[in-house]
Amino acid sequence: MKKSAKTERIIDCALQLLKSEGDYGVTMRQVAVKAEMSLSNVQYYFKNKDELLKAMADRYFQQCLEEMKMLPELSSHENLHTELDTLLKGFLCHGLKVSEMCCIFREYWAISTRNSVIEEYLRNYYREMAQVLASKLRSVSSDEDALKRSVTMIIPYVEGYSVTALAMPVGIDDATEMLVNTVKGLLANPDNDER
Amino acid sequence: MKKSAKTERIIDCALQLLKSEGDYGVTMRQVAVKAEMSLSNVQYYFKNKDELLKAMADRYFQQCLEEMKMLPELSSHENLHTELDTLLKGFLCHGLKVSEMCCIFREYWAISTRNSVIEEYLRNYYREMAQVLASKLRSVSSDEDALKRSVTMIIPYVEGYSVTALAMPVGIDDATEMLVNTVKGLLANPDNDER
DNA sequence: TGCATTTTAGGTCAATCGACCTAGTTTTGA
DNA sequence: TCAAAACTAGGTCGATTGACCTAAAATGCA
Repeated sequence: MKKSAKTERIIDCALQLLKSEGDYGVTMRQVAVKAEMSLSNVQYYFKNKDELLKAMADRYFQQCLEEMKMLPELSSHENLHTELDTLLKGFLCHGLKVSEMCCIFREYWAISTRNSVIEEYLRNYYREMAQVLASKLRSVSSDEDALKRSVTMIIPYVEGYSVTALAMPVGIDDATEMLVNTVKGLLANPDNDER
Repeated sequence: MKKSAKTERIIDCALQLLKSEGDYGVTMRQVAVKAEMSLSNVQYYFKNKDELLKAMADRYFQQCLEEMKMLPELSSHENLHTELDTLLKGFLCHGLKVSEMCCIFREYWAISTRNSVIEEYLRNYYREMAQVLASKLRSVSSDEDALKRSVTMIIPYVEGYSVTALAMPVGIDDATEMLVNTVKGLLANPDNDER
């Protein structure tokens, strides 16, 4: 087995542990058990726990961005409502189901308050995410400022929804509708100061 | 020193540790050191670590709700924009500064994915928060549905903003303005399906 | 006063952790 | 072909953890 394949397996198992047990649940020994190799073997590929933690975050955020990039761009204005609805409901669904992705992000949110390296990874992730999302919306936006406002509306809402969804008095369909209408307004209205 | 005062001191110290070290950083021994008492003493008041964890969450969420309840109700329509702006900017500021409160909530978000008791505490907290926030807005709302939609817009956004604020392309003033306008629209418009 | 309850202190225990060490085994490449 | 590099396995180390246990001290109360 190639080196790269083994490090991948280690990282995969470590991420699984991160999801189910939290960051202190990611011990070199548990990773070794899950990856079916000896402790020393894990320690050979990652001589520190810190190094493993960094590699995990590196790969995970990368992977999430790749997924994001694969989403289709919004084509144009005729079906704007429907396309926005599909896109945003897809985002919000993660939160309602408390998907695997949500669990891991919750861990990183917590870790980032006490680990500046992870904090930076996370900030850069959201920065890139903002750019990727903007690229998806650019064709249906009136100008760049409207685009910036739109992503600044969508991303925090989606992330917050993932931790509050089950307690909100309005269901996901109506919540999506609200968000869609809000974003439509932001995209259309280059000057947002009245209303 | 009274029993109640000591348990309070223990919980306080434990919450401090939770904020700075994460949940696995809250060890009975560290709590004892921080509270300046013996390990056995801490274990006398909380015979389990689980019991301590529960007591911490109980008190913390309670405390946050109390703070929320002390906020003023929005008076009425003449200064609606200004009052909403003040209220919402106050919420968003927590996230921009990554306040102590944010740090502790991040920990609980993570813990709740692997601890069903905490998960329930958290869900109930947001449910109550939704009700409290609704009571603050009731006097400026057209009907109950508009109220529900408003809190379902505000709470997720505020929570999500606390983890994404530093990476968003739009500053807090403009973000607040966006949110204020959106909420104003929701509050005014009993029928939200067009736009 | 004296006794029961509450509170405090100190110690032990097995389990687990990250880090390190050494010695084999396999693979690579000149 | 054969030495160097890459890889694997097993073991040890001090430190820390939650959970117990016992007994002394302080407190409340009859």
